[in-house]
Amino acid sequence: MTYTIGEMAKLLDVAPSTLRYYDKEGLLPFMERTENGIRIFKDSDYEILKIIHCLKATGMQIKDIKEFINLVMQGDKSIDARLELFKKRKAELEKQMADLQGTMDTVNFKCWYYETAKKAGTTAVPDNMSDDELPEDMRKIRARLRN
Amino acid sequence: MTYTIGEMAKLLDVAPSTLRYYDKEGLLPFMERTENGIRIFKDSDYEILKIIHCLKATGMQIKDIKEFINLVMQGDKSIDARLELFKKRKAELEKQMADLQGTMDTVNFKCWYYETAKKAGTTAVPDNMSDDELPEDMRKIRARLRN
DNA sequence: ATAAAAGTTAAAGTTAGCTTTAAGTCAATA
DNA sequence: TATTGACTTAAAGCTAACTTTAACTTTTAT
Repeated sequence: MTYTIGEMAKLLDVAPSTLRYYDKEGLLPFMERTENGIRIFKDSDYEILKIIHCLKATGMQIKDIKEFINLVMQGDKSIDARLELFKKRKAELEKQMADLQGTMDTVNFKCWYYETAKKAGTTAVPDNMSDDELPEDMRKIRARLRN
Repeated sequence: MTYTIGEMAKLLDVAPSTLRYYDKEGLLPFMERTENGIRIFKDSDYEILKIIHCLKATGMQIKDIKEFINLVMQGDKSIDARLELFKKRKAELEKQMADLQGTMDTVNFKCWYYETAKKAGTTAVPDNMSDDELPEDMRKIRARLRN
């Protein structure tokens, strides 16, 4: 199967201009064109664009994704480098997930805080609770927020 | 305890210019100053800056964080609105964590893919594996990437 | 056959969230 | 007392990742 830029953009839920931008930035060096210069997208292009999307979601920048694409273009001799790259992305993702969990802890604390304030009619109540008055799992979080 | 902008910036691990920028954007309407115009940061400011950082980490924009600060300045009458705001941030975070897990699934697939390619010396091996040759937990992920 | 829809490029514009610069004031140390 | 370092403001500058615009060509549908 082949697709025009508009069709591929729809499949990926991005704007056609985004795909042109990626091409201009060197992310799509394998792109084929018709005799009249119109881009022809293939199923293999869909797959690599999904991977580009994934790498972006790990926090990688376009210029670094371009380096990955360069590795892909080198074929089998860059397998090791590509494996190492994905291992690094995995480590980076694990850090992001831990950070997000820390943020979730704070948000959960604030939900408890405002629920308690709501019942009491004033934030003074949760504000003035001593450490042993608050739920076990809120103590460390409040301590971290106050430092 | 009180702090200068430089001391507070160090505590929060941000640049002093960042705190000035937040102030200019209306995130710190409670800021006090010396007679000579120098900002005086208090422990309560540290706490609210931690919350600002948390809200940013949930993906909230500066102008929306400013609205939250406006609610805080209104006192107890905005408790409900603030509770709802944090509940929304929690829902948003849950979506982000699910998305991140999806990204992690793809990265894990690619780690498996390149480990398999490395052992074989060529990506042709994982590329040509039939569905029942790949590990159980890789099947759905590859299907999603190929669509 | 013609009009509309979709493709093309290069270049300029947008946005968020800072950071830097320039010009100046204030506080602390040698 | 003088110099250093930290504070102040307003305004300009920066960066990433697109998006928009303008001018044009190609493809598709009636």
